Amino acid sequence: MPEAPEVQNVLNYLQEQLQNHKITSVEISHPKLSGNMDYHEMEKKLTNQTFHKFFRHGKYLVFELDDLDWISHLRMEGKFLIEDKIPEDPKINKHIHAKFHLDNGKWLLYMDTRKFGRMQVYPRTEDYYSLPAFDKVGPDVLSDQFSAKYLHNKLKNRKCAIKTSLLNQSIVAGIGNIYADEILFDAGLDPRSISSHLDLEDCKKIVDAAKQILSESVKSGGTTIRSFEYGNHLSGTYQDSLKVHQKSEEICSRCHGTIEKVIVNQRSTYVCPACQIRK
DNA sequence: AACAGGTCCTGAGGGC
DNA sequence: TGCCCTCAGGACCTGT
Repeated sequence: MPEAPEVQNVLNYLQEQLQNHKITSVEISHPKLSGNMDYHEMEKKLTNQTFHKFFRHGKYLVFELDDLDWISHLRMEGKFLIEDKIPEDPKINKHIHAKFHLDNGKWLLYMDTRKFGRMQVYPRTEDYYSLPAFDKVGPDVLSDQFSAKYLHNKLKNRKCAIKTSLLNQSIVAGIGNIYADEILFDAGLDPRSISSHLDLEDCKKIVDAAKQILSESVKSGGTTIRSFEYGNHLSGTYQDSLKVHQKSEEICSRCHGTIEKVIVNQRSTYVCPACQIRK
């Protein structure tokens, strides 16, 4: 469940470890991992490429190599590890779906228990955002393009719940289930509110809350719940700052109401109905 | 055994 | 009719 803050921390770690290093060999063992070409072709293309630049857009990682752009999405459980040796423990090993040997002798390993993650490789371009992988992906939540005016305009014809709109990556990229709940709590809006009912002022509250919460979370290393880890078993502490997510039946920190769990868009959603206004 | 969740895909329905 | 947009629901997976 990495969302933008977790992906940013993964990216920082990989940049620190991989920049200017070359991939000397590649072995992909899960054919579907490669999203836009045959996996053997992806192995060939990535071999002998050197890491130069590192970007994040929403929940996507972008690695700029010699003459390729390599895009990776971790989806639910994808992880990159850097190890001196390939782990022998079969419990870990069975979930390693790609191995990249590096020019410093280390291994970059891609692990993914649920096999939801995908990678794509394209000829390198000046502006990664023009790549097909980003055709249906909106502005990053921490970018200046994600403004109250922009959001208000995107919501004006939508009848779905506001939470559904915040999870829609073509509207804004980087928000997932945990932060959507936290953002709407901070903004004082019920996640079930109809998107088009929100005015510009509501949108400003959402945008401000989103930027503040996500940048705080980046600083604290992201949220670690369930199995999320990045790098070599590092983890974040933002789970200690969560105010509603996974807190059903607990007392609301703002109004002393009781936090409820409801279902929105088939996803668990946490809300304080006493102080989050439903529009 | 049901449930967890991010994204892709499909198909129904709306609006012009 | 045609076209594009919206949105709900299933599929993808495995561990707990």
